[in-house]
Amino acid sequence: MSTPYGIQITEDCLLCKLRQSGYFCNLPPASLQELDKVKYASAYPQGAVLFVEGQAPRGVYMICGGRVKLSTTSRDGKTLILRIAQAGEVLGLHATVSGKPYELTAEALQPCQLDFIRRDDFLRFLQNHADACLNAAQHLSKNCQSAYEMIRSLGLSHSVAEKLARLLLEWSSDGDATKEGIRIKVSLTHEEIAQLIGTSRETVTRVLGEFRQKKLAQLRGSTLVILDKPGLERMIDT
Amino acid sequence: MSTPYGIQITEDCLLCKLRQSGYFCNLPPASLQELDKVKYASAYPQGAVLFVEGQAPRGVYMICGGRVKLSTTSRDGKTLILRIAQAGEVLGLHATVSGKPYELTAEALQPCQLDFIRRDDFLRFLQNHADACLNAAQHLSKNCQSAYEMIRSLGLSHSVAEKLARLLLEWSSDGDATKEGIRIKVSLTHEEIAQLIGTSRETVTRVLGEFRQKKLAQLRGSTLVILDKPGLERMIDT
DNA sequence: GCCATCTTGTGATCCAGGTCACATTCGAGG
DNA sequence: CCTCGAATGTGACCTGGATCACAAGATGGC
Repeated sequence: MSTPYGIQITEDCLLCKLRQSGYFCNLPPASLQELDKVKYASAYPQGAVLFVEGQAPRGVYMICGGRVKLSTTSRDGKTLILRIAQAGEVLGLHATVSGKPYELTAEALQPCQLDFIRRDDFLRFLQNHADACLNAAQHLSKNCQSAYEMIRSLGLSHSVAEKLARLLLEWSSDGDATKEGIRIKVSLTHEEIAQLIGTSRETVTRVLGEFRQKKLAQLRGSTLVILDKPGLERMIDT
Repeated sequence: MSTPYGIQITEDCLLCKLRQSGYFCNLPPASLQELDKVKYASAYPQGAVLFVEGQAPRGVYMICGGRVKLSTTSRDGKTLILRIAQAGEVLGLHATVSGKPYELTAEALQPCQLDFIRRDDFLRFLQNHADACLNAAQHLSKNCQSAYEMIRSLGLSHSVAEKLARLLLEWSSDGDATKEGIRIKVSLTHEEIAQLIGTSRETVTRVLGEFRQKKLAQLRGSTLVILDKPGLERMIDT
């Protein structure tokens, strides 16, 4: 079997092992079978742009594997990253449901497998499968939540250090605890981190240096180690 | 009939005249009748707090009349207003759907009529009424959209003037065009406007003064007049 | 009509962090 | 192993807007 971009494509959702709670595709077999009929599975290379903000919604993309960057850009080129979406998430959901243009730009951070579902197929699917519709509502609600989280970070923080601390703590939940601290794989540049918290690259570099000095956290290559979680937490409840 | 807080309560959704497209309660009669069975209509005075961020979700509130302020507060007391919700909107939707605590605090800006629906009743209702579920998804998607709008304002603006211009332009869509400009009723203090764009009250006062000077917009009492919409638009595409 | 309270207006001060300008280091490809 | 572009580290400078501190209106409760 050919494996474009070095990833395996799983064609049949029913046989797919990835499915787990919280995944959109975690549906009863009957609904899943329906979904299988209307989806198009394919692989995308790193850097692939799935949709661009302002485009009319063509449909949704379910992430089967890989990570996708969701961002928005101002006319003068400043970019803000809203979220890094992972397997199990559905992209373009709000645009597809509301019929309004995509609000964000989606770009693959690494080779990805994505299942595409055309808008009319997807809406029909939701209408006929209350369970899937509720799943969709849950995913939308998760998106809201993460957006609110970001608003809190952008609007209520007193300093960049605080915003960065919030971000690291958010990440810390999906890291592995080791003897020296919580170890997390982040494949993001300082530039991208800056875009996640709405600041400049230089400031991220400086604040990360500060955190290293204070033995709060350490970013080496693409591994982040949280050395002093309570210390970071203390930065956000000033 | 008693009219607490000076507003009429409409008890029967089927007879209610308010219903219009975009309202959650704009449902086929069969579903509406079901909804009617599980809702509790009541009136709230100005300042009433419907729920507080962090509380476990009791259920949703449909706004039949009046306006409700949705906000979040940091530990040190700084408040950010996320949205002013109007008739037809559903409050507490994401918390109720996801089962997570309310993310925001909801407070009546004026006497309101609200219909409350208990969480389990509401979820059952969504499960059995695909049309309502799709409506719910649409409302969640609208919430997302307005959250993304706010993120863009907070994260991509270069100045408070730009943020304020964005806000005024957002408002301008539901104002009346007059010969002198677009007239909008905003019953918000400078303080509240500041909380909507994440800045300080003094700065709002100053920037509004600046806008008045430049004949861009004018806030007198609770009426805002947009004098030069293109001028405001020019502020945000620098 | 009058006070108490909430809002708005304005000046003065100060500093976090944006921006520019480089130096340095890293890492992938030949 | 070398080279080149991308990523990181760091200094210097400057400014928007937060903050404090009042003055002056506006409002409404009695």
